[in-house]
Amino acid sequence: MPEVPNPRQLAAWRAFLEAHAAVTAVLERELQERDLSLAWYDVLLQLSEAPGGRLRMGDLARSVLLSKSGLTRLCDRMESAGLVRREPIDDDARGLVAAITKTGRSTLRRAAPLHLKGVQTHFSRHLSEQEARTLTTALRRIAEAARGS
Amino acid sequence: MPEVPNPRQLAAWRAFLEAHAAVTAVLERELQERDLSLAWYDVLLQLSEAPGGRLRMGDLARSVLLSKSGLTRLCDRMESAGLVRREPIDDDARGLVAAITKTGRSTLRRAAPLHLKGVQTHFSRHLSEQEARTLTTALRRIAEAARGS
DNA sequence: TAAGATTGACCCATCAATCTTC
DNA sequence: GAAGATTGATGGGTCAATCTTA
Repeated sequence: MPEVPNPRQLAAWRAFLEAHAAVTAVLERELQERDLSLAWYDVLLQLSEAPGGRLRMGDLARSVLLSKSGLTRLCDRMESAGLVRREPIDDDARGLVAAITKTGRSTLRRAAPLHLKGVQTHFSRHLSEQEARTLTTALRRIAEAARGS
Repeated sequence: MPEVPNPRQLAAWRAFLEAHAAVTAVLERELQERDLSLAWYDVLLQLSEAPGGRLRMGDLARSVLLSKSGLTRLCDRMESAGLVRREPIDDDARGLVAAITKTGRSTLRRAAPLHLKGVQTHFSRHLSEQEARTLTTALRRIAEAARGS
């Protein structure tokens, strides 16, 4: 196993960084038209898919790829905006759940078509089915290994 | 052409986001041992590869995927650390170049083995040659399209 | 008037320390 | 003491406005 990446591998790494920067920038810009960011959208999405529309703060933090303190502050802002609500947990007074509100659900419903179209336009559209499969398996492998580090 | 991504395409998008978050987090952590961040490393790398070790501020900003103001502040910090130096341009008094210093070059030389090994360990190692090729072409296509938006 | 770069105001994320409950 | 979440301090990024020169 070589110690360092060869030029073709470095090209893949560079393309990965550039694609991420470019695509997330466009999607952020598009979501701003709905007064959302990618992070806010992601919180609403994860909550909407969770049973009861609720997730523990710590679990939600991991789902949306944020630190715990980062999620605390994000929830502060989203709670002020009326999109989520914090609730105590019955069997553990240390913990809290974030719950999506009615307003949160309708905000997500209104934003989803725009955002999904954005993902389609700026990402998926440029991938063949075969390429999408390759990306998924390869990038999952990478993410899992990196998380273990 | 469908309006929205299908589930397999959404899986690719999610894997893309998660891999980026996980890998950059590890690489940032590793570079901290050399008092560097990915952004600092990238600035040093781009400058070291440019003719004369110099790039105009605006060009450098684009190379390292930052806004112009973001690069101004990054250069402030790196100049304080002695890694780069701002210099006037002969034929355009509005412009400045960032130039890598001796210290900057030696810092990059010391950090490069660690960082390249990190890219190898946390990214390239998990890709077959074929997968790396697919990623490169597909992600370049995506990045170019998004930049045009 | 436009281009290149910087600045001010502001937003948002992280780490380490803290508070509460287990 | 450990776990869950928050807070204070801090670092680092963006946009819009500004300054200077072309």
